[in-house]
Amino acid sequence: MSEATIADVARRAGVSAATVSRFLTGHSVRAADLIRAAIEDLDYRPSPLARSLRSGRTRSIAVIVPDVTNPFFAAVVKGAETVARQDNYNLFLYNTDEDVEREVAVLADLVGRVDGAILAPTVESDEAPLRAHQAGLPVVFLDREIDGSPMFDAVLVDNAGGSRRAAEHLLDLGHRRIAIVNGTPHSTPGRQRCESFLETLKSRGVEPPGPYQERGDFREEGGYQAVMRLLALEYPPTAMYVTNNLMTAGALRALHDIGIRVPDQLSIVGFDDLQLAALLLPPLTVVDRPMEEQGALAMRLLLRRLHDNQDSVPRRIVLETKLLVRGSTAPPPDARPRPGLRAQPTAVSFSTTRRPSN
Amino acid sequence: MSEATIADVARRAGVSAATVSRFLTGHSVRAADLIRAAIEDLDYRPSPLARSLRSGRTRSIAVIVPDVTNPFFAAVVKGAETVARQDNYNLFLYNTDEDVEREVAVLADLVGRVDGAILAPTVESDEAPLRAHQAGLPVVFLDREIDGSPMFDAVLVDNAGGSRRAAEHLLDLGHRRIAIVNGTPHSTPGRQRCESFLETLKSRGVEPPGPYQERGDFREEGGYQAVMRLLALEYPPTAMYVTNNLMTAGALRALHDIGIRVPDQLSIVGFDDLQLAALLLPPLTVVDRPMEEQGALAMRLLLRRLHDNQDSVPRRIVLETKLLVRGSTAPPPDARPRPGLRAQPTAVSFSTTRRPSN
DNA sequence: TTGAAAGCGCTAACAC
DNA sequence: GTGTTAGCGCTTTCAA
Repeated sequence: MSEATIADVARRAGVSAATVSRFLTGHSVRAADLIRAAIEDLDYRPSPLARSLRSGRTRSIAVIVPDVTNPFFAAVVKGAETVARQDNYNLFLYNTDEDVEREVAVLADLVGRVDGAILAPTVESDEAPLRAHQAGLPVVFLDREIDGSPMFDAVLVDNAGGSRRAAEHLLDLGHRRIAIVNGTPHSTPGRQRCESFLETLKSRGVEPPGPYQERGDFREEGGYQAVMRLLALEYPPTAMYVTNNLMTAGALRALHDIGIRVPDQLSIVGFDDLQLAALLLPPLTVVDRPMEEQGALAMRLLLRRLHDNQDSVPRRIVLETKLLVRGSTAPPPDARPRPGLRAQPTAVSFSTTRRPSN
Repeated sequence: MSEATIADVARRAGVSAATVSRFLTGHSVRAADLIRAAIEDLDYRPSPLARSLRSGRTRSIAVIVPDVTNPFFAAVVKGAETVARQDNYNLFLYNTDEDVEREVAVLADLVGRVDGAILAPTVESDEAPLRAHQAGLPVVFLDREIDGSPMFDAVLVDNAGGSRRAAEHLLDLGHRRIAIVNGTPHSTPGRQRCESFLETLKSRGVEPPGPYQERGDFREEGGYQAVMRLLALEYPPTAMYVTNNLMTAGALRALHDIGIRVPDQLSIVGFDDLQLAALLLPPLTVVDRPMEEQGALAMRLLLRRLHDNQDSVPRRIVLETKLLVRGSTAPPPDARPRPGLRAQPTAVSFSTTRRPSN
């Protein structure tokens, strides 16, 4: 069952390989019918490898994300795949596990293997995308950027707006002791979500002390630990903003383990919706955004760049976010926001396990 | 910035291209140091395309799943990717959306593009994998099989055991009016989970009537609709088994919308854990299994087959499942299991929207 | 329009 | 161990 080659088809159709090749690439050919028949008979399929070697184009795209297991990135990948398939592109998937080394290695290995890449870079100081770009590999940034990257296409979200609305929501409810559980500040979303949230608080006269500003790692365990630390403070916050979905899951687990009642004792706002977020009791208030669409747009941008030979001006698309107010946010339990009066205990254990948080 | 070729390296090192090639493939060569230096200087990277064309091996594997957005498949993909990367393999990802046409197209297109494929086939009657196999493409089945596929490697789970334990759990709690919300019966898990569950019930003298046996589609909406129909019955079940995670999410949404209290009014067991399942109120009782491991094992099987030239005997791995009893299951509300007495109303609305279920 | 010929970058025989 | 030669299967000049 060895594969038929273009030469076999040519022979059978009584033409040259070149003619078959022209037929395949859409040029008009006299012996079209014979060739079609020969292809059919031989079940001929052009070798994508040979084609790519010759043409220099692979018709494949790499999508590089920290973790497909994160529902956000899963959605992104799905959106990207759907668009790619419409244009007959194939999709390579790489997980970096938020590991810069890994990302550098992947990117370096990609040149010559794909026509372009969609990348959610691990840190903003990353230089690998620049090298890839210089090596002629078009890169579209997804959700995150790197420093000084005006020459790259990017599909981002309005982290600032979403975080501002989250902050305003909590302030409007009357919270003053508001904490933020942030991911790594070296990434675009980590930085933007934090900055905007804190600024909004500040503009309303609320400045969370250091221990209220947790730096996690965008992972579930980070969210869990951060919440544990926050609730061990002498004056724990009455509200918190958790800046990504995985950490939110961890935070909820921590609250559940300690036995904190949401929102009676503590209000919580997450970033990115989760599968069952609306079914939790209380349903979770989150900053939401179009996830599959973000992946789809990134792929569209990339394909556009591949097809428009002229190196068109880089495009940055910023998607809107939306605050979904559900049940996990409510006014604070205590009308006396100033620590000075003893905060009423909100759980059995946490005030005894006081721990400083750097 | 055009890429250096093997000829450039050879020239610079003062040897022939063949020698450089030998060096690259690990053979011992006299001029190793010079070649290494030349490669370094020129930042030479062998073209994977040319290499593949010549050698016939691509060092890439296709993973074909219905939907990466399903947490189970996301985990599978992650497991597979992790193993692939250890062996320097690249991973193509394809979503089929449970569409057989799409699956056939993908599989046909794969020959010559990858060294092997991991596939979760859409239906058991699928013939495409056989054709791929005949065309020389090694295929490993994941989670699902096709009819008469003894020549394929496969990594499955003990659907029967898990479903049996789910059934026994509900029976032991005293339930008699037990429903099953199943996915498509044309897939291995759909069939096995259903058969085993029903058999177990039967062996204990419980035979759910037709309307208690819902056939969904393994999607969230299917679960939602199925539950809506079940609860519109004159004698709704007191317990239900939902055979996959997406449908379980839909089922929970339906219960939430109608206002059914779990487990007081209705017990529910799902298949596959979900991100927040343990945090729901009540936390969800599910049949769990190792998800990433399933993907990792599939990749290992495939790589083993690629490297063992001898066509080793096909391997079927069946992973164990585990019933995680959490809070969504409890004894039935009513000690009178026999319909005959009017079932007590369990929600405001559902008894008025009675709808026959085929 | 078409065929002949060259070559994409690499590896695998084959002699030495 | 090494160089020479011959392709892997295709596309793209170049003449006709």
